[in-house]
Order: sequence, then structure tokens, then C-alpha cells
Amino acid sequence: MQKKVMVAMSGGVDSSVAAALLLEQGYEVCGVTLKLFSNSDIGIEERTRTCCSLEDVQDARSVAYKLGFEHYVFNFGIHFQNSVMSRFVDEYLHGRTPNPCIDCNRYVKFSKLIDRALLMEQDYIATGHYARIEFNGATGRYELKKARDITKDQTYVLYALTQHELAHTLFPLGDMLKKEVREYADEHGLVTARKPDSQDICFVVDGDYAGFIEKTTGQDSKPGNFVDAKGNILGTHKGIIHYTIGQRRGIGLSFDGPRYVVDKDYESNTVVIGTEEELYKNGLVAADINWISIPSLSEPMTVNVKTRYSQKEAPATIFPGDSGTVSVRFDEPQRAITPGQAVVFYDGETVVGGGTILKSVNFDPGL
RNA sequence: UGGGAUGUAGCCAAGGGGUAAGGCACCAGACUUUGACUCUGGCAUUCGUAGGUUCAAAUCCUGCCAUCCCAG
Repeated sequence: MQKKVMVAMSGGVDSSVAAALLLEQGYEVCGVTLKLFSNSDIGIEERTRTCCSLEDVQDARSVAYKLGFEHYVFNFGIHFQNSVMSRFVDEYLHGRTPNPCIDCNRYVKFSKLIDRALLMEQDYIATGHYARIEFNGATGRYELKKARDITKDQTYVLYALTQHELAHTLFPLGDMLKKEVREYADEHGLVTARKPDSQDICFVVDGDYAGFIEKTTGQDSKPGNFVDAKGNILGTHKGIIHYTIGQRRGIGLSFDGPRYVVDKDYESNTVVIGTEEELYKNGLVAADINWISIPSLSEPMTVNVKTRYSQKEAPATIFPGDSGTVSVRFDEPQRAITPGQAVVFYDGETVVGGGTILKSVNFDPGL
């Protein structure tokens, strides 16, 4: 019998095409656009364009209308507020660098949306993400695999999906190139065909994420010292939330060459700056691990590792650690390993699992 | 107050008669479904200041000012 799928439609080109493809494939499709916040929530004018603007909802709705299926709007504002925005602020205040897109996927788009979809007697949800899901009969597990269009692969932001979520999710664009998606949208007259790709944090309109944090907390960020690795004071920073590890711009101090943020200390409110070389570490400890292709890690495993979005993977060995943590030891030192960011483990095309970086470490190279 | 040294962009700095290198910082674009990195481009009609010499002065000369160092 015909399977039912609810497509999460952002109002962009990808999710529009995803819906159209599923329809072609014979699914009974309905669309939903998640209302994640209103402009007043993020302190901007009601009319300003944002990712959850009325225009986007209307674009999604008009695609649904054209293709002939139902379209709903779910208000997930409370979930987004609790699980994404407030976490984002809290992480920054504690000196870490969060990745709100991953939180949104983990806590809102997949978990909450799947709950709701199942309640509405749907079989699946679908999104316009570039990734593939396959069931491995040998292990009995659902696997997350890289997209065919490797330049648009989004597995890095999807590592937190559980087996239950993967079992009820479809990624229709996993085998398509971005170019083909745009062409398809164009040929089928979808209004979203020419819309630009989204980027930046959706709830921070002008790129001023620090301003967002200050507005949310109602407090200006506290200035502190820039120091070098030896603790010498070099200058004054604008507040620890303005910096992330590996960052060059915004230090405002002049040296004989470029300097980068190499560490942040929340306790003393200091930002440590140093040279490019000082950014390299050969290991890290991660927590909050989600395993996908394996049930758990019981012995060391050789994998390829990404410590940030749009970064080439690096070979490493992962070791099970205390209380569910994982230690990662890289073959070669890696640049700017940043607490709060996601670390994702790959075995070829397949996502083994991933977690949140707790801290970078330097393993003794001799061991 | 003597003696010495130095003043070139926000910072460091080349240039010592022929029309202002470079680095850092900063700004703008590109790239990017997070923060970043990276890339490309921009950034001194003017060299502490006032005169003088010269076809031509950041460059030579003189006065003044400022800063630093050493004496006392």
C-alpha cells in the first residue's frame, strides 16, 4: 500500500524538489513548514526577511499547491527556543563554539517532527538534505552515507540521528547533484528554483551573532585580556563570545605576522592568541556520542574524522573513554580543534558516529 | 640643563635627490547550511613642523616641536 511521507519544506529549492521527487516515486506526500521563531523573538522588525519568514512559508505552500498535496505549518517555536537558541547562547557564554544547525536537526527537525508525523499516521518524514540512508542487512542497522554530490554532502550535520529517526526518514536528494536539483525545479516550474542557498545562522540576520547573544541576555559581553601562551598580556578583547579557536579577524593587534585565537579560558575570561603552528593538536576528547553504523565502540577503530563543516577528513584512531566519551588520536596534527563543535567519524562513505568536542589534547607522539 | 638618537598609515617598517616597498591591523567582495579559516581586491597626492637649496626633496640645509637614552 502507498506509504505516507511528510516533507519538511523550508521554502527553499532543495526541499521543494525533494517533495516533487517523492510524489513521482509514488508516495502519498504532504508538506510541512516549521515555524521556528518569529522576528519579534529575535529582536528584529517583523517585515525583515528571515528563514521563517512569511515569504518562505508561502513559497512552500505554493509548491505544495502546484504539486497538489496538503501543506501544514507547525509552530515549533518553543522547541527551537529551548533546544537551539538558548543552547546557542549558553554555549557561547561558557566559552564554547556551538553548532546550532546540528542542534536544530537533532532536537527539532528530526526528533520532534518525527514524533508529530508518526502521530499523524505518517510512515516517514523527508527533508532536502544531501545524504543517503541505507539499511545494512548484515548488521541490522540503518546507515547514514555521504551524498553523491560530495561538495554538498551534509552528513556532518546529521551525525546525531538515531536508528529510530533514520528508520523513519527519507533523503530524496542523496543521489542528486545540486545542479540537477536546480534544473529539476526549473523544468517543473517550482517558484523556489532560483532562490539562493541558505547560509549563516538562520536566527541571526546580519551575521552579528554576538549582538544576538547580548540582546538575548540583556548584558554586554565583558572585556578581558588577550594573552600569549606564556600568559603575557597583549591587549584587551571585546568579550569571550566574540572569538572562536582558529579565528584571525577581530583581534585588532599587530604583530610580525598573522595571529589566531588558540585558546579561550572561560574562568579567567582570557583569550589566548598565537601563531598558526600553535593551533595544531593531534587529539581530542568527545562526549555525547551517537553511534550509527555500530552499536557501540568497544575497541580502538581506525576512521576518518571531520572536526568541522566543509573540512577534509583526517585519518585517526578512536578509543573508547570514560563515561561514554571517545578519545580521538589523529595521524597528523589538526588545525583549530574547537570545543562545542561536532566531530564525525567516517568509514569510507559511511558515518560511524559522532559527538561533541569536549577539548583538544596533545597525545605523546611516541606512544 | 648638557650630550646622543629618532620622528614615514592604527602598529611595525623599507626608501639617503627623480615622483611613497612589504608585513600586521582594518574594510569590501568571493567561498561557506554553524562560528571560523582561505582567496581576491581596497587602504599615505604624502613622509613631525616651518622655511631654504634644486628643474625635481621623505631624501640635502636651517629653525622649531615631540619622543627615547645617557649624564647631573
